[in-house]
Amino acid sequence: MNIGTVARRSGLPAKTIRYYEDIGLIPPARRTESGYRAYGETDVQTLRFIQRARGLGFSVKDVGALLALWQDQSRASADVKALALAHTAEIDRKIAELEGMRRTVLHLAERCHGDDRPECPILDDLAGEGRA
Amino acid sequence: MNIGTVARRSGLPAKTIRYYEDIGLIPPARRTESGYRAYGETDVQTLRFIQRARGLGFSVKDVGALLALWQDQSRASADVKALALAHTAEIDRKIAELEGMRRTVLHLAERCHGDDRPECPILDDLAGEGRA
DNA sequence: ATAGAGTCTCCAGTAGCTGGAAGGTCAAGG
DNA sequence: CCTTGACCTTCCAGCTACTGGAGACTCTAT
Repeated sequence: MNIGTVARRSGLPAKTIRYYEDIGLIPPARRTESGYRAYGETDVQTLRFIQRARGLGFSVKDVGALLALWQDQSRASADVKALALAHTAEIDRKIAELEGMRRTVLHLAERCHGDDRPECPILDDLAGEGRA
Repeated sequence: MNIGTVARRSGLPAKTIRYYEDIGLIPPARRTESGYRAYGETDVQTLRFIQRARGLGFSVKDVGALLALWQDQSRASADVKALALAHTAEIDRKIAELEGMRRTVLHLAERCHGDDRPECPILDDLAGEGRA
């Protein structure tokens, strides 16, 4: 299989697959005589795994760890679970941060007339007058 | 005022202030004879404005727009409000994305024993067996 | 033979900083 | 007067995770 086919079947752009090879997330692909990368079904599985893990927000580094665990028959599921829970903790942190921003921005926007006059509590608050 | 003082008073690292000058978010600072950047109270106000806007998640580009509006006495508050509302929409999108991830990862983690055995629904799902 | 699609490598750019090196400056203490 | 240490300067590199494009080659079909 050429990279384009694998790309379609894994849901990852060909560019991204080359990039993952570059950074060592996946081993270098076998090559045809003319230099094209040649893939098999296993590679498609691996790339799908990566695609799903990335889709769940795991960092590329974490995906590397998950891949290693996946391919390690003697792994302890506790290690996988720990990674997953650490990830949800990180997600929670990000959500909380975004919700804080959302609350504030929305609150400011609600108090802004939004007409052609210059008065604007949003700018006033950013300028610090709101807490002066 | 030297950059360090302004940094302390604005809440932005000196490096970041230089960076903002570099990319044109703020105009180049006046210099002393020896080449040190020299700031006044107005600059502190501006940098605080930037710091707060960044803290609310506005992109540097948006902060540039907000700064321009802030300094434009003939602005229409509608323009500011539009920016703010577009930003909340973007925040909402991100929150929704993170919540989707969170749900899935947490669900997987809950079904994983997390002991020293290798069986792990997290990996199985990432491998696609969960939906085969 | 040739057109068009696919592939190759390499370089550069995105966002928003951050760290570090090599060197100049300034104020205080001895 | 000299030195020490904190501060400032520029420039270059690196971080995350790709993405776009140039220029050149290969493969397939007509």
